[in-house]
Amino acid sequence: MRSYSYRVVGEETVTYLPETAEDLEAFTTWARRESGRVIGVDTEGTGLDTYARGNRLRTVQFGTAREAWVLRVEGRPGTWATARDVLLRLPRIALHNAPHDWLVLDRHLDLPMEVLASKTTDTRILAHLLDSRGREDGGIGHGLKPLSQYYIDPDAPDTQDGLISVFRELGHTKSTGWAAIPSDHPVYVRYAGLDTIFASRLLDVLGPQVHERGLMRLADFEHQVARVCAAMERRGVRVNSEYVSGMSSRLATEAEHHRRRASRYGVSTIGSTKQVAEALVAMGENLTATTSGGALQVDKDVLLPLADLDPRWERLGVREPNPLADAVVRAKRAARWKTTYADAMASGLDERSRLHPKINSLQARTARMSISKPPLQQLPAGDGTIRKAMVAEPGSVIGSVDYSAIEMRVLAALSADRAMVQAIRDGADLHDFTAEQIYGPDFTKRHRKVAKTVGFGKVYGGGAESIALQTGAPLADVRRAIAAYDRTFPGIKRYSARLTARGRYGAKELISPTGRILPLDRTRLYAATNYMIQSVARDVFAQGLLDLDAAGLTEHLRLPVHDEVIFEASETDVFELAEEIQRTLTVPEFYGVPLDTEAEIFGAAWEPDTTRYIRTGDQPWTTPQETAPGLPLAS
DNA sequence: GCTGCGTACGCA
DNA sequence: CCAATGCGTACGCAGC
Repeated sequence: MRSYSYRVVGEETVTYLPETAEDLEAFTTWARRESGRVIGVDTEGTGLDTYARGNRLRTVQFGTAREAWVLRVEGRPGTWATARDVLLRLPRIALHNAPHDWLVLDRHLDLPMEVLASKTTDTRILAHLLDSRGREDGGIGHGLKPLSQYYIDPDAPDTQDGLISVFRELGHTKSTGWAAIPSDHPVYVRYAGLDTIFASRLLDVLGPQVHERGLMRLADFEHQVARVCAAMERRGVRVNSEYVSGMSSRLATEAEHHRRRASRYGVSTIGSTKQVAEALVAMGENLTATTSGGALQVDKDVLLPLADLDPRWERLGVREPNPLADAVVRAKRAARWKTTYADAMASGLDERSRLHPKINSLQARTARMSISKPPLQQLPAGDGTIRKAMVAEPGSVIGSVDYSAIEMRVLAALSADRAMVQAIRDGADLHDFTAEQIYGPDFTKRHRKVAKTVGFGKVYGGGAESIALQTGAPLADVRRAIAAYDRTFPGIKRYSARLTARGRYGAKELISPTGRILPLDRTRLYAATNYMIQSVARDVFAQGLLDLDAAGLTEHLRLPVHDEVIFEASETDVFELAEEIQRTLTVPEFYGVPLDTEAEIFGAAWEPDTTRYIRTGDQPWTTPQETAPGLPLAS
């Protein structure tokens, strides 16, 4: 049997590559002998896109701190069965970024993800609980490589990078190499084994730290949340691919049309901010806003007013539109919608036209979730153009349930501000209430907008200037509004002051009511309130997902979108199901504040514009007047 | 061919 | 005194 050695912190490790039946027997004997330990597990395939047509599993690896085994399962039924058998038998496994491998093994090794999840410790979860910051924010990062270098061996190799240079030597590229490299290539085998050795060692280091810091319960919670999100990822979302391809070509035409318009003013590349800025200046426009890098800013905020358009792209009627600004914003939007959304939706579909986006259940420093490939949490919501590409199965409909103003409510709850808690308990519209407190009973729509933005400013840690910029209100007015807000809700101000004070007195982190560690940045202490609020709101939502799972509703869930869940149900029981999801997510008393939910039922597609039924709290279902009638939906 | 940075833009 | 938060993706451009 071939074996490969590698030194990790000066210690010899060995990776074995079983080839014969006897070798496989030696592997199963080893697995049996070591089954008292948690075994590191990893997989390698032809690419990361598990559900793309043609994706294949190549190897399954097992390892402890000193030994690893690389099983070449592709095209070898005996080895495939052995890997499967051992995974079924092992009582405990450690994976780094478990959901990826759960789904690979679910799809390609006929192992239900749930079976693996019940015995998994995900070292990425442990690492995130100990330091939620990415590398850009001064943290360690959450990849296997940076964690291994930090916690285990500063000289830990970047196995991915190392393999990619081998790909090049073999005449392949980063993307083609994974499928093409011989699975017995010494570098491939060595690195494949090494990943499990590091996962195993990471568990040895992180496990005790998680225990010491009292994070065990939170770790268990996160593993369950990860399982529910992985189940959603496995199910996928159905895409109307004919609609998507039609939309893609329409957007291409539109982008091209406006590109051509822009070129008449000397802008050959609409994405070049320099070209756009220079051309606008040459046309006599006065550009003042600058970017953090010092360049002239030519983003949407700058271009729309020049094109005499408001933020909703409607004519302002205050100036002659600058044709270049108009052409550039339109070309850029069409191009973005095409590439980031339409084309991204079309690629990676499985054989049933389902999209399986990566749902990262524990991502942001506040623990918020993210979705990538494609970014389905960020689909344009304005009109339904993009979102309606996501459709239900025939006979079913799409709906959503979201928490009403959850961040404001969590802020009220944690700060225990009496006025705000009471206003919420009374069922008041918080922004109306605030506007009335600041401006009196005759407040206008503009007043409400300022009040709303001041409220968001509290949640985000923003100041008077940014609120003035957002609302267009004069700075002095905004300052007065903030002062009135602080008089109305003194508890909010006190709460924020208390959190930032901890940082000023040297605290490096906050601990949230769920026990989560929230690292602080010394130079951005104003963000402390936001971290707390955003994180607790996320944990409420995540608990809601677990409650939905416990109620047996996971099969209906499609996507988590921060404070809302997108679901699917048959036309016949969608109302009943929506109400059950609502009941399950609603928290009647959260530190004295009700966390209410709102349900919406769309149609055959995820298309907010055609919302047909809305239910707020436990009120009856209503039909918005702007709803287009006539969709085949029984009530 | 790939990486890193700056910029921009979509959402909650 | 004061500070807008959190993500993922694409493009242009410089540099390897």
